Parts: sequence; structure tokens; C-alpha cells
Amino acid sequence: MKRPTIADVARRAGVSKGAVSYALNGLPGVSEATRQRILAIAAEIGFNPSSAARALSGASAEAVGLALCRPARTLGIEPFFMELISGVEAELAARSYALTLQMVADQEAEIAVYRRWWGERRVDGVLVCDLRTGDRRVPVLEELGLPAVVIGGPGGTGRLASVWSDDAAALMEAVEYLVALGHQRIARVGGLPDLRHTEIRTEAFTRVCRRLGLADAVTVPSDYTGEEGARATRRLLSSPARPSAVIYDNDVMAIAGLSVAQEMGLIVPADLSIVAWDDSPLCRLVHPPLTALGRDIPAYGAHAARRLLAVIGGAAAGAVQDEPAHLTPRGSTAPPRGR
Amino acid sequence: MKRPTIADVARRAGVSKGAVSYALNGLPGVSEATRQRILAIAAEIGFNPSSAARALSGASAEAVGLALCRPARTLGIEPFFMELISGVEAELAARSYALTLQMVADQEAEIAVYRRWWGERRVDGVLVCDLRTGDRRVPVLEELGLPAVVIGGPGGTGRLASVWSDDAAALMEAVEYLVALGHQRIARVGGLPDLRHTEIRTEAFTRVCRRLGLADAVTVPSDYTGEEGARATRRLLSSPARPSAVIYDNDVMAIAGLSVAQEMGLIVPADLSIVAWDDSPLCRLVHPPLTALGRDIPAYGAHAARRLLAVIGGAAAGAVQDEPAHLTPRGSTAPPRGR
DNA sequence: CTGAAAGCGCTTACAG
DNA sequence: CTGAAAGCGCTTACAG
Repeated sequence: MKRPTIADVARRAGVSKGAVSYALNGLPGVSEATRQRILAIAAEIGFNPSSAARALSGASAEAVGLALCRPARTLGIEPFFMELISGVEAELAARSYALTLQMVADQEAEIAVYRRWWGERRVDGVLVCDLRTGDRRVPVLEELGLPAVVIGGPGGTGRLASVWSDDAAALMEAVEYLVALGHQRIARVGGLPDLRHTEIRTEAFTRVCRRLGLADAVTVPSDYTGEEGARATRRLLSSPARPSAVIYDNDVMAIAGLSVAQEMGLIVPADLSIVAWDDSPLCRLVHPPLTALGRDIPAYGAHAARRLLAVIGGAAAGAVQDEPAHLTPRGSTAPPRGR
Repeated sequence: MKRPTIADVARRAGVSKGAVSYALNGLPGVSEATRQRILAIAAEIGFNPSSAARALSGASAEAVGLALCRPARTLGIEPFFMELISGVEAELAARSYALTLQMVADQEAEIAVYRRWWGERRVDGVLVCDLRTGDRRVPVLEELGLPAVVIGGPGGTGRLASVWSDDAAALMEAVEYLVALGHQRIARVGGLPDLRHTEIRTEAFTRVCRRLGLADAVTVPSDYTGEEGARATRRLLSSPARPSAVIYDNDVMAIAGLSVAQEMGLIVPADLSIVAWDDSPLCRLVHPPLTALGRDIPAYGAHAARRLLAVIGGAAAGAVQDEPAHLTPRGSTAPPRGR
């Protein structure tokens, strides 16, 4: 089952390999009649140019890399990444780019993967997730000259291109909404503390609470898992100054928090209001459905992929803003009891 | 920022390019001293052989493909695929194989992707998910000669290699457990009807219920989404002969079913017992936590990847069985009220 | 044990 | 508008 090469097409068409290449790539240099004949023959014998040969002769790898640094079992449960990948993929597929995926254990391993990919010319560029404060990947990517788009920020992305969403604004919207409902004691269960967007959210939370005159605006750090979300919730609900509303940095922790509240005999939303980030179908599955801060994650991924393709094509780097998350009120938020 | 090539290493080491190639690939043909010197220089200047050049000169693409045929927004919510991918990836990364991922709209598009990948020599083999009855991908893959491992079965995989898990046995275990608790009216909310494993489960469910003398052992077909799971549950719980236990074909539908039951004022598990397939962290997030049929999905993915690498290496095809799912009883199952 | 050379399948100046 | 040829960076027989 020999796979056809450009030489097979050329022979059948009675032209040179060069002519076939021009025809296939839509370049001038062949007459329209010849081009059509060549295309027909290529389609007929099922010819697809070898990606390796194309990559080797100066063209690009036609592939983009994505390294994910989360433990296998945690990754699955958060819809965020799969939705992001879906969006990235949709955009890439439309331009016949492949997506190369790799799981890594930590930032050092991720940096090693970038070095290898670049050296092997396996990818034309990479998408960088989970930006951290003082991220070590940024200077390496800059030094390598590997086209990259950071999904996150703003800030901390060095000279790399980035796509970001205004988490601070979204968080403020949520807090203002809760205050409008009458809440005065609002807590937050945050994501991994060294992620850049956690830092941004924490800072925004502190700021807006101070502005609105809320006391005890505490953020409990966590790690996005249900276990940690449950633990943090238990601690918050057991404290003397129990919050009447909690904002969670992801959907999984919010759902875990809901379960804990129910376990402890609290009625949501009468005794406790809950707001989740990352509005996903999960938020609508539980009872009551969760009020959530959400945005179109596949579109966010597609946006990042588009930016990366542009950067690979030589476009200037720079931070581009994606739409901010917006609040969708559902059954998990209400005025606090006794108001 | 020119990336070093094998010629750079050869020049620095004062040997031929061939010698560098032998040294790097651990082949005989260079003395140990020379090999060490070459390796040191390669490491020093950060040389990585071009994957395109390697692929072109007869070697393999060192990449494996995975096409996923689910709508973007559905994919995210089911932890199954991300866990599977994690396992696949872990296995591939250990052998320096890349994973190329592509989303496709339907089977025809998936087949086109396989043809293209193979023609482009972009992948050395593929992993095939969501086996259907009379799956059109199987004959195409056979004809192409593209090394493949089907994740699913048994049966319907033609001459392709496969890795499967005994869903029939797992389902029977769940039904027997419910019957032991005293349940007589058990229903099931099934997955997409034309998936091979849905068919296997449905057939097993019918068989075991007949054997145990259960009447009304109805399976309501569904599509794995929370909405459909909720709808199916509402219908089941509104029927005159309301089931006292429901088995769901995935975790998402089970959680949706739990919410519906609570909405309708039923107590789980006193009024309704719930069993979920695909035991994921989600099952432990809700209240009560769900009794579930689960297995190690990352390990399943790793197993499939190992098989694929073996098949690429020339191993014989054949169906290999992975461990069956086992039942983990939690708070969502109990003897029916009034017994 | 080592070197020189052909070849993988494309792309792309360079001549006609 | 078309053809012949070099070259991308490796691997791998084939000579020494």
C-alpha cells in the first residue's frame, strides 16, 4: 500500500514535480487548465503532500503545541481545558494546522518540552496556559524566539503576545451584585495562589470590598479540587463570623461548597449564596443551579489560536483583550435570610 | 537565532554527520569515547534532531493521532476524554511520541482526517474512540493500512487491534447489587444508542433483568448531556410504575438525575437509588455522593497507547481486555423505602 | 571504527 | 508558462 508522492502525480499528469507543487499550492506558474488537471489527478489517487517533506523544505511544521501542566486526574474534571482545546482546535483545523498536545509535570519539564519542540521544528508556535507570577517560561520563550501566545494576564507576559480577559472587572460585578442583594459578609475561595489570574482576582476582591466597606473580605487559597473546595467551605461556614455569600474560583469547588452547605444543614441560597467562576454545564446540573461568572471558553481558545497563527505569520506581539466574564444569576444567590 | 543542525555538531566534534547520527541513536559504528564527546557537544549547543528530517528519511513520524467526534461544549463536561487523553499522553511522552489531536464533526470528517494524516505521514498510527455498530471507520482504516487501536468492543473491530473493558459484567454487578438491596423496579438511562458499548450495556441489562425476574426493566436512550439525562429522569419518575433505582450511562446524566429527583421532592436514596457509570471526582462532589461504576481511565488510555505503539512496531492485532469497571457504593443507593 | 554519498519528498529560485 | 536542479536535515547502506 504505497502512498502516492508528488512524483506519481507529476508522472500521471505528464508535468514536472515543480509544476505539481505550484498547482497544489495555488501559486502562479501553471496555466489554469494544467492546474485543474493536476488537482483532479491528485484527488483521484488520494495524494496528500508529506508534512515532513514540506516542513523540511523550509515550509513550516503546520503544527502548534500546547503543554498542560496539571495532574492527569485533576485535568479531567475541570471543563475549562477541554473547552479551551476545542476552541483552539476548531480554529487550527480550519487552517489545516495540527495541535500537538503534551502533559508535563512542572514548569521545568514544560520548558524542556518547548526547547525540544523548537529544536525538532515540530511546532511553529505554542500556546501558554496558567501564567504564574514571575513565570520562568516567559524569558525562555523569548530567548528561543519560539512564537508564543500567553493565555492570561494582563502583565507578566514580557515581550510575548497574549490574550487576556478582565477578571478584575468580572469579580467586581459579582461582588457588587451580592452587595446589592444585601450581603455584607462575602468570602472567596481562590485558586492556586501563584497563578497570575488568582493574584489579579485576589487583589480586585480586596479592593472592591474595601471600596464598598465590607469587613472580613477573606480569601481562602485553594487548588481548584473539590476536596480543597469542600475543606475551605467547611472552615468558612464554621467560623463565628460566617459569610452569607461565597465566591469560588472555579465551578468544581463551587459545587463541592454547595454540597458542604447542604451537609451542614444550610439552605442555599437562603442561608448561603454561592457564585462560581467558569460557568459550565456543571453549574446547571446541580440543585439549585449556580449563579456563575462565565464566558465563551471555546471562543477564547479560538481567539488565542488566531493570535498565535498571526504571530507565526509575523504579526507584532502585544496583549489583546478578550471579552470579560459576565454574571448569570441563577438559584444559588438571593438576599441573605433575615434581611 | 539559528537552530543547530547535525552538521553543526559534526563540525564541532570533528566527525562526519553520519557519526553524529550513530552516536545520537545509540547505534554501533562509533567508539564509546567519540559517542560521549558527541553527546556532550549536542547537549551543550542544545541540538535536537529535526523531526521532519527524521520522518523524511524513512524513520517514523513519532506521532500518534486522536480524532474526537463530539461537539465542543459537550466534550468539556465529561471527564472521561480528558482522563483518557492524560493516560495516552503519559505513555507517549515516555517514548517521546507526540499526540496530535483533532476535533471532527462526524464520521465522514474523521475518515477524511485519517486519509490526510496517513497521506501526509503526519502520524504513525491512530487511536479510535466511540466505536459504533457497523462503524464505517473500521474498513477504511483496514484498507489504508494505518496502524490503529480501537478503544472499545468487543466485536465490530474487524481486523484492527482493540482494547476493551467488560461493560456487560460491570452492569450485571450493579443490577445484582440493587436487587440485593431489595429493588425490583430498576430503570436505565442509556448513552447514545448507536455506540457499540451502549448496545452491549443495553443487551446485558435486558438479559440480567430477565434472569433476575425483574419487570419493567426499561432503558431510556439519551445522549450523555445533562439536559437529556434530566428529561429522561423526569419521564421515568412521572410514570405510574416509578422505578426505585436508576442506572445512568455517565456521571453527568446521573448528577442531572439527582437534581431532578430533589426538585421533585424525592429523597435520594430513600425514594430513589442512583448508580452512575464513569466514576469521576464529580460523583463525590454532590450530595449524597453517587454510587458509581468506575475504573482507572488514565490507565485505560495508557494501555491503549501501549498497544498502539506495539502495533506500529509490527505486533499482531487482536483484542486485549482491560480491567472491568467495579462498583463503589456511596450514599446514593440504599434499600427502597417501605421495605 | 569512520567517512562520503545517496536518498527521503517536497519547495523554490533559476533558466529557458 | 514550464522544466531541471539544488537544497532542507536527517538516516543508512556502502566503501575504506
